[in-house]
Amino acid sequence: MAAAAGVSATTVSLVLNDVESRISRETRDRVRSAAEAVGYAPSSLARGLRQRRSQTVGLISDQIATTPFAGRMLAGAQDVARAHEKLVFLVDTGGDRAVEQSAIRALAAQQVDATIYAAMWHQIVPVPDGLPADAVFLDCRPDAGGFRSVVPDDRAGGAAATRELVAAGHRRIAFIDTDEGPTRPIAADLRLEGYREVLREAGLRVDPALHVHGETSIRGGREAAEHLLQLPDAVRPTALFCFNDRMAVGAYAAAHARGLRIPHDLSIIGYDDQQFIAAEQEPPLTTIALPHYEMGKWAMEVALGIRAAEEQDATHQMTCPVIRRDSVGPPPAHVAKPNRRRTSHHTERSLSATPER
Amino acid sequence: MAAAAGVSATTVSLVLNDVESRISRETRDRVRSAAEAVGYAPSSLARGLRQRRSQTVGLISDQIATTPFAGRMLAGAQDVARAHEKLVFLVDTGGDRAVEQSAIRALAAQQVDATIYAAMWHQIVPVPDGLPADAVFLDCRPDAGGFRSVVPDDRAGGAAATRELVAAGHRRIAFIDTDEGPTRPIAADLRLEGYREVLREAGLRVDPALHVHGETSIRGGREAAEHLLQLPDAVRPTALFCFNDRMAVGAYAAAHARGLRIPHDLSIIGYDDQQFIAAEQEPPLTTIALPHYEMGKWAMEVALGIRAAEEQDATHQMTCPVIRRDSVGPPPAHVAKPNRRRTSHHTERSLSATPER
DNA sequence: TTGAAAGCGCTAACAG
DNA sequence: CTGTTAGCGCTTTCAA
Repeated sequence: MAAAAGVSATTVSLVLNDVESRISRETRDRVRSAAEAVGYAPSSLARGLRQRRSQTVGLISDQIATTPFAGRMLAGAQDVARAHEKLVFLVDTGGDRAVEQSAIRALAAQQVDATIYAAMWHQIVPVPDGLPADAVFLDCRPDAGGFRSVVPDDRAGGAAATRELVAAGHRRIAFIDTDEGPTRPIAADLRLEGYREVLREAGLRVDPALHVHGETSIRGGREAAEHLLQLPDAVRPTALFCFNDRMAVGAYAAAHARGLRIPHDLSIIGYDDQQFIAAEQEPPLTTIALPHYEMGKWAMEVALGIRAAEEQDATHQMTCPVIRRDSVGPPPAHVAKPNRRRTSHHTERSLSATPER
Repeated sequence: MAAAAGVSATTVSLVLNDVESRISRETRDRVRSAAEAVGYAPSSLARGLRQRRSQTVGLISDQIATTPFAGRMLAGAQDVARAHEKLVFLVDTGGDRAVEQSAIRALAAQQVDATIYAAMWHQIVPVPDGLPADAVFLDCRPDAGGFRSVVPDDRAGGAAATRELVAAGHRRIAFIDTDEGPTRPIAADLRLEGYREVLREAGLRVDPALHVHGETSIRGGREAAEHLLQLPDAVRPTALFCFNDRMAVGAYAAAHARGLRIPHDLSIIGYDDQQFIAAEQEPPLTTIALPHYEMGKWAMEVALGIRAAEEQDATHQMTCPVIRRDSVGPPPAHVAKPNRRRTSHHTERSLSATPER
């Protein structure tokens, strides 16, 4: 290439990197057009070797690529990487620790300038051996200190969801939680906290009967909701806060099966704002969005040193916005009235069940 | 490092790369343990520079990371890359041609050993300028010849779906297609072809009244299905083949709204086997799976030269397997009977509509 | 069985 | 304003 333009390699380098304008205008043009002609592009490898930084960043994830949920984190990370002319290595470990280890090694050998360690859902993860000290944790928190990390603010999200319902006038608000168990997501506890907090704030009783569990699926949501909807009038909830959108979809089914209209007879709010699901329900589901794109962006910005994390050892909580659609409304008028015994003269539709499934 | 082990760099290289066993056993051990102790890992950059291949592959996609559908293609590609000690650069262009261009350049500068160009859904794409001639197209076909590519065999998939219904005894099988329009996916035409082919094969009439269109969403599927279900008895379909699972979910809603049970009164088959959706319906949806993981695997294998594409210029059609769940059954007994006029004494439930939405 | 020398393609420091 | 020199960390002859 240097030859093609009839100049030294140094000059080519200087021109192509816009190092000051110490090079004469005509030389610059000559180099530029020669490069164009030859289709020359400097080798990032050689440059990386020389400059000791590769302009690449490694992104290790447990399952992002495998699962349809958190892809937008990648998009967020990519977008800022691209804006800064960085290329990203993606390694999906499938949750396998051995794979993770070799990924860390391989990335180090590639001299990546930064490392992001991402999880598919909000969780606490053990810090893998050999992970660079400046790695950023995305959608997870390391079990050891000293790292930057970003996670959704699930407590505030749970609070926001509940507040949405309280603001609409509901006083009997149920929380359809995921199963207990060793795999219980940390997000569930956080959302539950937010839920309770707002209830108390609003002077409402935290009724254990309104906190039910189900498997994290459409069916789980339906079963839990069915249980709640057959409660006696006096305690039956008028609004359901579901752990996620899939469970909310199940709650829709339970409501429909009882002839309950949403939001007229029952309000429902979900969590996740799952693409192609939440917005497509009838009526479209009001829900809390997980800020995946924003978290991905934040992580990459911090990793590249474009944005400083507040503190070295703090986990950044990112707001989960309320997505208002049409599944939340005021409670049915009659429920505001004082207790009525379950004497069987209910609202016109509350028990007109319809066969389903 | 060479120093740490008290040998030359050459020896270190030889040992760590298992080049013959010309090195004495004890020297090897010494080098290995010194490397371990120092935490030494050879620089892939330097090695790449020297060997003129970087052990990396570039994967350019329009939207894989943004959308929840095709992530498993990444997983498939990753898995084979990892098995061959390759790292993959992922660039999600968001469909922006300019970004795509710079990605191609950046990848070339990184000396990637192979390039994969992936789309989020089966389509014909223009070949981007500067794309290496040995690039492999994943889930799309280039509009110019000379490239290897892999796509799902949507025609066969459409045929398989229809055959599933025919085999169950259905004779009036509708196809709920996506909207027409400039964005009409190529897959739609292919699946339609397969549908018609099997109908003819089975000696069934291809009734245009049973080919309806809707927007590609739950709502679109519901509306199209509603239309079909209110057709007069004589022509009303007993089975619905839906363009995708989301539309099938809409069809479920339409069926339930009319009090029809699936598959007892109506059989439904979808397409995509969308994760966390298809299997969670009630009853679980029988559908055709898109072989995303397999296609990703194939593309990477071909790109790395591990597997030879049949012909240089052929597009590989990958089978879409039938996922049998519970939404397909035999048609209701009465429909086999000769024509009955819409004299209004229908089956016990066929018109007992139930309020919905 | 091992080491010395050369060079992959670039850029940083220094001359000119 | 431009070229020379050196060297990033490795692998590959070639020699010892």
